[in-house]
Amino acid sequence: MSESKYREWILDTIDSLRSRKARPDLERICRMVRRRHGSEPDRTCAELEKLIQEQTVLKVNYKGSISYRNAAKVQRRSRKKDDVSLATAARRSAMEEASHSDLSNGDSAFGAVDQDEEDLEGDTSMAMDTDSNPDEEGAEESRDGQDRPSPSPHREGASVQCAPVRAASAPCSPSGSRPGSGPNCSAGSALDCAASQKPGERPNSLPPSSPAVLTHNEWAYDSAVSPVERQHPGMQKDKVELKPADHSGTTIPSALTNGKKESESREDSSSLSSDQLVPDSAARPDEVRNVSDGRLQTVSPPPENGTLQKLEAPYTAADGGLINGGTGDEVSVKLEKMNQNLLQWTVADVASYFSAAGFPEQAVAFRTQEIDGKSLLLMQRSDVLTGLSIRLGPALKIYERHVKVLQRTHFLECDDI
DNA sequence: TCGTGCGCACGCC
DNA sequence: GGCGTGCGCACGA
Repeated sequence: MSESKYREWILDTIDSLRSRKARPDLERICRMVRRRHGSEPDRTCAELEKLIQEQTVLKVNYKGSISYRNAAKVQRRSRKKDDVSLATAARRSAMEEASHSDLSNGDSAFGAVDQDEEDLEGDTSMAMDTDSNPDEEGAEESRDGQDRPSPSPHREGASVQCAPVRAASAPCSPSGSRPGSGPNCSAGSALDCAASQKPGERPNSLPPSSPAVLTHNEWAYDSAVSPVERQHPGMQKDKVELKPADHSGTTIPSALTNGKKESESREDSSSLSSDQLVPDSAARPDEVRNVSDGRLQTVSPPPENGTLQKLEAPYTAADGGLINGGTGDEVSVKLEKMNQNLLQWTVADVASYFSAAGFPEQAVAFRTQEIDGKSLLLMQRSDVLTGLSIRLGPALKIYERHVKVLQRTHFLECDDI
């Protein structure tokens, strides 16, 4: 089945659930998709996550439970009328906010924050937290999985997380309400994965101090983060959590946009008072570290090999560090390391890099075109804009902020040598 | 048992 | 007051 098909199915399902006043939660979505199309819940879950990343579907925490929204229809809700598009504003704010708020994670799935600026029209994907009950929900979270005071206890179980799919995953499994009966939550499906995890429970990956510990309802749902994207810490979109300090610690995406978007995001965030995005990828302790100073943000290394592991800086230095004014020796050193390794980057490394940089979708294009470190150095503007078949907005950003920077720094290093 | 429809309450603007 | 959301209940298959 094509992803587009799934997209259609899932969106239809969400719309359908909404039309009948049922909460479009994972369980219902999976069940309905399965019933209508025979798709396995785990697959649906996976596709849903993709859609969330693409911002086609918004994951929101509403009244203590996770709901999914058709991004195209959420826009209407935005409160700012002066903006070009309400939806756009909402999405952007969500993303930006997420990136900012996220303390330690500026993640990337949204990192695409930037990318989203331009892609907003087409996709939206963020998880929003619409709920407004900080105390209740926040408490629940802090309780970590304990029963939440929610009206319907059985519902809690309904939203489960897809543990199997991702460590801190999103509620993938509808099994909660009906153990074992969920849409295929049975045998090791993504759904059942979540079975073990209760809605109230936060992914273990979220450290207490993590922004993920959203104030209210927002939990760090990583569902949106695909395996690949999991590398990036999720973004948290909790206004309450938005603190200057936190911002400085945001990861890549955030870093990239912090400077120029901070004010903007804040503005937007206000517009999303009620709809708050739920960070898709929660900060993962193991992936995001050293974000305290805002310069040493780590782009999670590609699993394929460790080459990029030393490159945490590349990205940061080029985008975050420099942009933010962080021009310390550390940056230089890191850039140096990065450059040294750039030629050794494999296709997977390149893809992982862009994925981590907030361009998961575009990263696929790099992978498809088999762009490795050497190819990356040879890429020209036109290659990025047209050769990868990716959207212009992200392409421009990728080229200007990453490809160009990487090439420049690399060749500068060569010159020095 | 499951899917669906919808009254009603809630929160936000 | 309007609007979006979704709980909880009723109903039909």
